[in-house]
Amino acid sequence: MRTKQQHKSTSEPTKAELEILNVLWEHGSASVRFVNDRLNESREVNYTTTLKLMQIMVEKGILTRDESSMKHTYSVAEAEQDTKAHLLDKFVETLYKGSASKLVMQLLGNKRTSSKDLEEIRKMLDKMDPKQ
Amino acid sequence: MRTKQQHKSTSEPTKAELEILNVLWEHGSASVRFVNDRLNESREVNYTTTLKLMQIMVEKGILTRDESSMKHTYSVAEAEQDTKAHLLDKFVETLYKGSASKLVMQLLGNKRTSSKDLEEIRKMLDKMDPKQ
DNA sequence: CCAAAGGTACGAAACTTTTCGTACGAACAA
DNA sequence: TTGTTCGTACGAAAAGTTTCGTACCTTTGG
Repeated sequence: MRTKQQHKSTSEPTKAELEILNVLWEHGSASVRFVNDRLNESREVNYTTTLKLMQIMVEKGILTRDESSMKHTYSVAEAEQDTKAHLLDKFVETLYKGSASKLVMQLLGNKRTSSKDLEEIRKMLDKMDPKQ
Repeated sequence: MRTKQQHKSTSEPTKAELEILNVLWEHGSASVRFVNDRLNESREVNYTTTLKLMQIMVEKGILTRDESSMKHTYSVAEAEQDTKAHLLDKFVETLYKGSASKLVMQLLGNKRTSSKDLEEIRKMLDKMDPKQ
């Protein structure tokens, strides 16, 4: 018996996979047709390309598939927040040696971070635990 | 005459390129030997692999090279903070639809974010402008 | 029944990124 | 002088990712 590869938790989703995840995170379970249509709103992608990608993602354990009807329905296997937490963690590790405050510092200096965002961040902190 | 490709500002550094950038950011200008030795502290990489990569990075405009002595010296072309700002921006865009506060929210919920980090973040915010 | 529309499966091409072998020149010690 | 060490250059293999063509099945409308 051939030993199945582990894939899953170790490997990051690729760029194209992330695009698909974003559609599924936003919409929940969906067919290939639906995902493909969404992708085509921003760039041209062939239907079979999206299909193949989603099939690969099932193999990797990133997605699950309901095959009960002919039109398969795909869902994300891991909770959105878990995946994002993992990606964020790796990002902080790679770019800021694991220091979250360094990242936030960068964010605050970033011109594209709106003052509305800044205010929200402040509110969140105040809400969390005003003392400590 | 063949038109040269644009590379540079548009494209993100690849994973391997980022590893090299991290060494150069930390140490400043360095030889291939130095960078390769650093990389080999965490994983096995052949010298010529690192050399080739750094040569490609020069072609792309990510690094510059001082060839005055036989042992070439490489430096990062763009300021560290500019590159990181760019990468962060794209990360926020991809994962949080551009909302910096959403990212920070995630960060605060992340178990690996230490309370020391949290405190520093709060201090930074207070320092920035306590009113607004 | 038949054709058109729409679905899955999947191998392989195309592209990108990473790795390495090999060639060859400089420096230097014996 | 000669050979060993350390450097660059670079083509091409290997590995990873993305794209697509083609085959083939099912559903549906005429």
